[in-house]
Amino acid sequence: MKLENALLSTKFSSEVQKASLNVLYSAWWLKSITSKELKDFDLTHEQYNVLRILKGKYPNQLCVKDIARRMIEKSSNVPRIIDRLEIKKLVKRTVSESDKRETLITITKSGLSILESSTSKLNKLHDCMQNLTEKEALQLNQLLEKMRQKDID
Amino acid sequence: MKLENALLSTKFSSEVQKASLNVLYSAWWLKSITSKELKDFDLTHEQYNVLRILKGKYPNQLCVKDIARRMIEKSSNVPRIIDRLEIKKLVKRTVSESDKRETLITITKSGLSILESSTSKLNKLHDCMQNLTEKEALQLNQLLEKMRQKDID
DNA sequence: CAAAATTAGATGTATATACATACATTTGTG
DNA sequence: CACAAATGTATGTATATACATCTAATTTTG
Repeated sequence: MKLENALLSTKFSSEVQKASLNVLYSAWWLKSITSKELKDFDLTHEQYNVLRILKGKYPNQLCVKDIARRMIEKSSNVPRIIDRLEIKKLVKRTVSESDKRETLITITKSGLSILESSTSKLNKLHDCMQNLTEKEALQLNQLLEKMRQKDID
Repeated sequence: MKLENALLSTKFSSEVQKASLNVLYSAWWLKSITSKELKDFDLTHEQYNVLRILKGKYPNQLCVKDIARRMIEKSSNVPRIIDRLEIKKLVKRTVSESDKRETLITITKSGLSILESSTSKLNKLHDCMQNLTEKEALQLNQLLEKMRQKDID
């Protein structure tokens, strides 16, 4: 869908300004279609993201700060996302021996299993929505990174 | 900044999958830099968005549903955003005469004035961050819209 | 035209974001 | 080594998101 139709507006001051709105709308669109799938697994987008990060280092553990550094949305409040995952027994907290300030997070068997089935569902969705070729995706990645050029940590 | 550095990860299963994460991260990045500017005006990103929509139709009023249709994030809870704007006297609510279910929203003088100064500040920021040419922005818009091809209302 | 269905908006709840602060532990420095 | 500064995490608050439910008004329909 064209941005004009999505926002019921045709007044964009430039292609550059339109691109900003387009990125914001596209992110909302992506989140909303994936969240719908994740609902079947009683997972939010952010909880899924944390599980995915933990699996990336499995069987190693990660402390809260290292998870936070890998989050897509940097200001996510990781301790509270962990709270909810812990209640559902998808992760476990332990205090680090080497630095008692750190809380180490481990993904459980149950967490790995739910991550696997939800990822497979998301991949299927992804295949359906796969409208970009690898070459176009590469170009999109380059343009987004150019847009964020001044993003110096 | 490259996505690899932003997420501390190099494992992307494809350029297409990376593009999804890149769109999500770019949107977070855009929101966080603009929100920082808007803080000076005691406005959130969403409150700013509602004011911008109202100005687009000014001096005409818009009902809540018509604002919602123009929001970037469609599931925003417009009545409550209006609540906060109303407390700050930046908008006014009136019941529609033609359809008493509808609440008509008017942007106040004060709302227009704060919108003007905040927009000017955002535009200045935008000029600084303007790393894309119009041609590149056009290309980015086309790729995002191709990505959302199956977004049939 | 009266009852049913739909629509508009408000409101309740759980989760998340954004930011501030508190507390414990560790590190750095005199 | 003691004490100040920094770090890692948790927690409090205001706002927003996502979704469900409620009420009032309007539209549909039988």
